[in-house]
Amino acid sequence: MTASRAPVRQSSVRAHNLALVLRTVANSADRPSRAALSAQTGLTRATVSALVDDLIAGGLLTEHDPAPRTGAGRPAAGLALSPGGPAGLGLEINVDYLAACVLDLTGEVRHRFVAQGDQRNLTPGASLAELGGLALQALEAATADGLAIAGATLAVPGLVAPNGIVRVAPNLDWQDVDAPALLNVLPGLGELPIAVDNEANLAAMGELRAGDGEPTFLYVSGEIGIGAGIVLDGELYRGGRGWSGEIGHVTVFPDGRPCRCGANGCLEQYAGQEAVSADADLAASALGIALAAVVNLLDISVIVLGGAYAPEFPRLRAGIEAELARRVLTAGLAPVTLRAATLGPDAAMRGAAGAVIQQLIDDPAAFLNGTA
Amino acid sequence: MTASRAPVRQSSVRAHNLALVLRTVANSADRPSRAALSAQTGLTRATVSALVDDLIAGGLLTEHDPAPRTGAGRPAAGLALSPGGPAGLGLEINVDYLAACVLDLTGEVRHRFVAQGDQRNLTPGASLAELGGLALQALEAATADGLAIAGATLAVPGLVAPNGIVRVAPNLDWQDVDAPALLNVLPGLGELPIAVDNEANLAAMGELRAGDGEPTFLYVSGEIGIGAGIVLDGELYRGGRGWSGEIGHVTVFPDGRPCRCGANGCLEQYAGQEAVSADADLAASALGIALAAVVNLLDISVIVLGGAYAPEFPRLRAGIEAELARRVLTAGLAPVTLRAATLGPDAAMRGAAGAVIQQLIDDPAAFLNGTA
DNA sequence: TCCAAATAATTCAACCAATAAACAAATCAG
DNA sequence: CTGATTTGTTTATTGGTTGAATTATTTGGA
Repeated sequence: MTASRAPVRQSSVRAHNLALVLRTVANSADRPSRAALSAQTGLTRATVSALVDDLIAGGLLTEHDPAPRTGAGRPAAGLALSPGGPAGLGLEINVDYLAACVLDLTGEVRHRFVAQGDQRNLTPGASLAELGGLALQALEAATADGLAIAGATLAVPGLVAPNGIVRVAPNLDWQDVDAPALLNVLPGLGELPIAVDNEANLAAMGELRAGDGEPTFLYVSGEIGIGAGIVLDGELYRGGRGWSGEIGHVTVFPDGRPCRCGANGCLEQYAGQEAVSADADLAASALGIALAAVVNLLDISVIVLGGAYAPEFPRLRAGIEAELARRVLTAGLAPVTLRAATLGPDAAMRGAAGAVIQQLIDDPAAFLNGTA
Repeated sequence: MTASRAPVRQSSVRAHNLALVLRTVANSADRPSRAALSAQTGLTRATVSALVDDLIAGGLLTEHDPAPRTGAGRPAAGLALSPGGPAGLGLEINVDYLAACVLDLTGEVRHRFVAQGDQRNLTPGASLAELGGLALQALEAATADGLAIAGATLAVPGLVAPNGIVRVAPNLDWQDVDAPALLNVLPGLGELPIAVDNEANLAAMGELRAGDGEPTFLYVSGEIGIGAGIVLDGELYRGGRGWSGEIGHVTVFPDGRPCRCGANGCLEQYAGQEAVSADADLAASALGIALAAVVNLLDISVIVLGGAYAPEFPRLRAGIEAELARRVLTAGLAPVTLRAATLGPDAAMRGAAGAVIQQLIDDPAAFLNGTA
């Protein structure tokens, strides 16, 4: 009945502490020493040393001899994520392009491939076969660098079930597509573990890594459809069935324009890509109304506008903020921050590759035991 | 940057497993044996025995000799939460009544005191002094039963800051009231640890314990104002500053009736207590529009209507469901369940007392170490 | 130049808690 | 009354953290 997310826990203490140390290194601006990690985590220096040894042996951390010096004493050995460690492959399929990229463990983009082209006239199999070509190129480029790809994540503009099946992708005209299976049958991709997630969700996680450190925000992706990724305390909120963030179909004008979903007055009809070009003021006002609802419900104080909204941000900002000021109950108590996304069209792809890396950082023990 | 909710963890393994065992007992319909707990948790029987010993010694569990017998073998000793263990005090202040109740560790209501009376003309101090009287009565009744009160929680119809200060309670005309401090100065209440939370949040948690086990739902409390408690996976979602769930000020008709918050067309103007009596169909439609937004955003599949909505439920249901069917994007993929709250007007008070108990169950080690 | 102070990292005995396996207790079936 | 069966406890072992002592490497001052 109550939150019982906790099977057992014997000596998986080590797994937890490995993750804690690795995460602390990943989130450090500088290259922390073992002693600094000990201070930050609260673990003893002895324990940190032992854990760091494991992480170095597993190829996740590297020691950098020249650490920034200050004062007397033995110089520290700076620790950082290993650029040669396991890497992540990000894949994206969208209405008018396909893309793939390789991120190394440090989050650096090592390779990037994009293929323009309308996908609406193609079958899922055909689109995915072409995307598989990009993926293979990326894999080869990565192995040429000596990078091992730990896994891949595919970003899709649609609803994705927990088992990875794309239930609906309206703008691609997909229905119940098992994308990982279709990719895995392609030559060279048979062994690759592939996860699938919603484009806005992954873009939100991409912005989280690229952003200013704010752990709770709403990412709104304005494409032909409008999706949103809800990031609460650094983690994506997916909802009971993984279908959260469908802000495009929040009602803005109850008796307004008919939407292709069957309802009237959905946000998408007033702030979709075409509507923004047609009437930016109306789009801003409609967005403001819908975003005010989000803030009132979830008490989220940071909103990031991405996709097609990012370049339009200067034209939209004032209109959105006016509605927020008027309609958010707590507007007087604390402000709502509005900003444009920083990653542009790469956000989803970057977030997809980042998801692979994030998983490694969140549970290094699984990786270490799986390989060692 | 990322979710790093994890300070350290040495041998707090025990704390975790104590909580795991206690929670497993609490969530069991029957009275599980040590062996059954071992099977359910994955811990060894030896470990479970050791943990159970601690919990019995601390007064949280009791052994019930006559366990339901089946088949051969040594008879099992049934374990259950101790009715004589630490109890929780629930307090509630609302526009037209004050209330207090005592819940024992098993969740049973042991005492209940309600004082009707309009609080709008009283100062916070005066209201809280009277509520303190109820609290004292409850404390005395509890001690007469041999119950020790572990703490209290106060339910308030307003925004509560994380430090327990009531920032705003519009319908009480409160602003920045430090309720625990005002209660603790009263004779006999000096030692009592008092937490404060929003009324809808606590009512939602009350419904969680009383409900059918569904761990993710939205509780909507229709009083003079409208609040909502968002329960995700058995835990309350509070938002960045604790101000989530203000569904009453979600915009339903952008150019509609002016609201006392300054905006136009807030849900509260169409589905507040008075509006429901005046026009139930309009209330249902407005509620449906706002709830559809919640479902689209959060992918919540269960909605519980409480407060004044509970008795009106039969009259509201069809209207709400019609809007949900029309406006929820995923309505065709999976249904949204709508039900009336079961606890009635006691939900918040019960939830408040339950919060004290829940804390004990979630972290028994803190209680055991604090007293032993 | 050399020694003391300072800081970083490692080594090692002790300890805490869970595990596994053997053992004791209590009942039923025949 | 005996054997099978299930519950619960006891005991030696193991994994992993801790704390103190030790080693390593630098700066600063006499």
